Amino acid sequence: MTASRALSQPKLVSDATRSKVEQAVAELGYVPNRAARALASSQSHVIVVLVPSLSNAVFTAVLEGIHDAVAPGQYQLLIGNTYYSQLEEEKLLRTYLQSNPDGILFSSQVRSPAVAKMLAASKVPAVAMMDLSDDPAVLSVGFSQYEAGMAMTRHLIAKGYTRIGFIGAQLDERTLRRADGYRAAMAAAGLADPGLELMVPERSTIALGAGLMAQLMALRPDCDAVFCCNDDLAHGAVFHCQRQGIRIPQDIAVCGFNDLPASAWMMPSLTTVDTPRYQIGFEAAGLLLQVIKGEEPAERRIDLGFTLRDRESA
Amino acid sequence: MTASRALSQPKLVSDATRSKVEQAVAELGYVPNRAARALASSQSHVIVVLVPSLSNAVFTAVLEGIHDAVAPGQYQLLIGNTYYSQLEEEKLLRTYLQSNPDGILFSSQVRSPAVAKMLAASKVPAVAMMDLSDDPAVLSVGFSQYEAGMAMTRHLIAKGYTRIGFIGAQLDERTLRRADGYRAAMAAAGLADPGLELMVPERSTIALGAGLMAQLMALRPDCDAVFCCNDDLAHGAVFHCQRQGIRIPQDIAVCGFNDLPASAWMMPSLTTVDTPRYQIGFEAAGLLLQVIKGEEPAERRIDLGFTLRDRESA
DNA sequence: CTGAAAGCGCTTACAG
DNA sequence: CTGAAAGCGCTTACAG
Repeated sequence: MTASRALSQPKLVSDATRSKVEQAVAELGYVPNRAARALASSQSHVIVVLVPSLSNAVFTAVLEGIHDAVAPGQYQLLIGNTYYSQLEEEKLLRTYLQSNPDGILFSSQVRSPAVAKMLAASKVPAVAMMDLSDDPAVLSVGFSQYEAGMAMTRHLIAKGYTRIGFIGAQLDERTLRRADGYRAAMAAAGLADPGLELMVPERSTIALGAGLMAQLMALRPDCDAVFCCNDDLAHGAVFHCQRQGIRIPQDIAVCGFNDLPASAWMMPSLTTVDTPRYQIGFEAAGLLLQVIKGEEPAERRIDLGFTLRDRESA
Repeated sequence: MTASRALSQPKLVSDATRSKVEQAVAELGYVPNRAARALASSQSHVIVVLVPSLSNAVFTAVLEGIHDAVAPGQYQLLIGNTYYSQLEEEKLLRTYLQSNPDGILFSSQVRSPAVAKMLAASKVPAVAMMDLSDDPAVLSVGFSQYEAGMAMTRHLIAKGYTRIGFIGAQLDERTLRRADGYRAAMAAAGLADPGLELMVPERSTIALGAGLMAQLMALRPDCDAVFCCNDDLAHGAVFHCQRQGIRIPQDIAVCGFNDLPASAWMMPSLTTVDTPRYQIGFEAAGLLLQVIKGEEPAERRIDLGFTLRDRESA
């Protein structure tokens, strides 16, 4: 009917009928049925977002950025939590593809064969967030995790630390890239020493950071600085030292990654890498929206950089 | 066709045809269309979740609980961020109602007239999370914010503190209920003193906690304890004192609310109220699922309680 | 500017 | 156990 038009393309309808329709809508409390609209128009106005965690403040900031970028466009966000599992990512993608999304936002660069296949078959545009992709076919928004890991390590080396440990958990692709950067910087300075690395697959928590710090210091009492792969671990490391009366940075330096809110306030304040996570979400959603509209993006790879925060702990 | 049945109710189809269908599905890479299914069956299998914040760890834990409770049932979650705004809540509800959800999970008890009207008109079952509802018509899962605020205040009074300040931010309904509990306990002990309350509408952050702590101590140097309405503010308060060389709890006691991960680890460790936020999400989703299935729930109001964590800071 | 018609891809009773 | 038919509530060209 004309009513449908009055609602979706008000310009094409005369003022008189439009107001009649609007009145009827108000009286009846009419609510359009999204499923019917999606089916008829074959446009879902759904954007799928896959994040590895909802408890990690990094990804909630990314979500807020996406939310803010997308709100004006009336897209509906379908948020999936992969729990850092590729298998879970596959399952979620399979489920969400049933909603015929207009686009997909991934938090990872690495795509399992199954995910790659589904993505190709569905022809839904996708953008990878967090790291920059080497593959020109993949749209990406983020910063180089590798460069950031290297920059922090160089910073510690420049300050005169020579036996710099690395504490890593979760071991997701971003952590591994940061570790690669750490190794490259250590090797370049002739300081490489695999015995200074402590990597475990458990989820990053403050408790784990405290435990790993204790472990590393027992294993390598000569260690003079520790690069924690994220701020949660670093906070745990700092709290552990405080409780043990170990002075930071005099006895040992500690630094983290991400610059969570507590890092600037704790004592000592934490040297860390500030990452543009909100901005990543915002820009990635913007890029995806562009592609959905059929526009050719100016850049297929948006580097948002990172900022080293040199504070008291190192 | 029979194919539809083979997929949705495999039991009603012979083994032979079922395997033929399955093979065809695999070959063609068939993906069912959710919009069509929703339209034909008038069942969306969508559950709407409205939370006031995605950056607050409390609500991400609630989301994880919901996620885990709902996963087996194949429901799709539509997560909306109200940013603590009733107007935003209304807009989100209006939008999400178009998806014809099977149920709705609110993070608030208070419902604006518009929300109440839409809810009644849509007849979609809803469950309120976080606090317990006084209205028997409303299903709720949580704990008494009022009782919890009172319990913490009584705890401080029992320890001998007499000039106990209250720092509150955001001023959402939960904070206000905790403040009510604080006031009731203070009044009951004959310690009521409105000048000890510092309430601001800004978002709770560590930075704000530090600032409010400084403000309160300047305003009321006689204050001997401070009850922060949440752990973020309390962390800021503790960090402020550390930087100023103010000893906790000797010079002033500090306590918080929620028991975030850092609270047990920081120095001094934070006295706070541990709240069952994951469990609230889990149970609320379970209750909603029951109602969706047409079952009569055993309880319309599930009290999950809270636990006082008595630690070093008070 | 407005209306009649067909169809989006499923599901649901209803016969066989 | 399987198939033919109608219909879910919209949108989209297509005539008027």
